[in-house]
Amino acid sequence: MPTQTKENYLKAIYFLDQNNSEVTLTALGKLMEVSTPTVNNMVKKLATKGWVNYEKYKPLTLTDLGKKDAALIVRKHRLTEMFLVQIMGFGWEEVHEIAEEMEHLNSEVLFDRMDLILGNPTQDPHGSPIPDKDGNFTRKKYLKLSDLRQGDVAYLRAVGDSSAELLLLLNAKNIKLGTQLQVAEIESYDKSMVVRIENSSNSTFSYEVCKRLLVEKI
Amino acid sequence: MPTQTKENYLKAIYFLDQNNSEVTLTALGKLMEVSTPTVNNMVKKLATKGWVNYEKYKPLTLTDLGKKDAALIVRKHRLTEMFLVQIMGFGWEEVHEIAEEMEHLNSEVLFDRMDLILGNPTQDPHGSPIPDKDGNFTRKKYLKLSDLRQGDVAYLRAVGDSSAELLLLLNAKNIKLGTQLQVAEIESYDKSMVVRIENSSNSTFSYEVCKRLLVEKI
DNA sequence: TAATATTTTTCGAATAACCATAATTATATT
DNA sequence: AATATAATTATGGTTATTCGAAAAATATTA
Repeated sequence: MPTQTKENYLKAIYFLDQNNSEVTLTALGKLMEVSTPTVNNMVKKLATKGWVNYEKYKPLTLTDLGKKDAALIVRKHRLTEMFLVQIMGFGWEEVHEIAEEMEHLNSEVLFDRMDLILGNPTQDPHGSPIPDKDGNFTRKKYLKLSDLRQGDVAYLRAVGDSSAELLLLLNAKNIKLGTQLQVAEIESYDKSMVVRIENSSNSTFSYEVCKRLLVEKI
Repeated sequence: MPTQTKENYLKAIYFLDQNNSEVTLTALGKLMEVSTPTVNNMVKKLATKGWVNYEKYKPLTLTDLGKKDAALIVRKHRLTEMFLVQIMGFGWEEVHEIAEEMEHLNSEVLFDRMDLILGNPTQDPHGSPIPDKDGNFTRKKYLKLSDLRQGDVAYLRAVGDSSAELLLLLNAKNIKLGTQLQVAEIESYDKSMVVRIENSSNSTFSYEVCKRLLVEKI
């Protein structure tokens, strides 16, 4: 039985993995906000259930099953987000929390129906890919705004963090997916950037923010 | 913290109460499919949390809080059912199970939005009333088809059971809410009825079925 | 490589939700 | 009053989740 906690562990391992970071127990513990022994204990259980490959003192990996199941949870999450925005009229900053709850629902038909209604979307409202029913997806290679150079022009394609805080900040500047951004200036001291938005207004964003704006160069 | 099990107890007590049946521990146990000591134990907890009035050896009642909270769970359930049918295109026989899961979601905004999109519906797809945000609703007084006499004509207004089995049976006969039904014959032996549907075809229904067809006489 | 720091593991245990059986005690019925 | 029914208490079990302390392994660094 995949319980909610186990699903969250699975997701966490999955995300660390995607990040190319080694999946260590301490990293997992930090992410899940529990102690290392707790993680160790849980990981053993996940291993006996066939979700992770676990050998003492070695970094974790997901089994094929684990990868698939994690991807399917992410699928539920992102389909839900898309449905909430496209069909129910929520703002992109409101949906993460709701989806966090709904991703644990078991009714497959519900998510299948969302998928159908949305026309098999491949991206969620934050530009992240939606895995298909087999757990497969193609991650587009985007650049971080923070990696661009002065004068570069790009379009916002995804945000690396779907927290309400970041999204509200973008809302305030009228920035959405697809918005054109040009690096007007880079402050070398703190790597903050002055960004020209859609060829009209300029705004300054911290490095922390720019790192999370995933763009495609023109 | 209302856990899923506690919410289900609350709902069960609420339904027994609505049924005018005395809420005894054995009745509850039967409904919840657990032993009486288990119920007893749980009821004490519900009492300390302020949801039920519990005195030893006396039948249970819900407190005002209990009534409200139970009604709010029912609200979530029925709003969800309505949303699934009206907006997502599910059949009335498919939605009970999904709503059974979704009623335990905490995101209030989700249900508020459903309510808004649906235009504050007062009935679910099975004709049951949807409590408002304060937990209030008015239950329409319907008759059971099984209580009508030969020749009586009535419209189906609600079904007393939203199991897929019953609803599929009705689907097969093309019976929906609003369908006109006339009692053509009553078999005194087993109280089954021959029913004329929309002035065209006749079908026989068992007493068990007729009891669950809630109608309004013409 | 030896010393030190960091991670991981094991161990022992706690808590919270559930649930059950057996035996006792009330209450209801006849 | 005797009997049947229902509720209660007592006791105990499982599962899921978590922790801290101490030991063991691995990694780092001087």
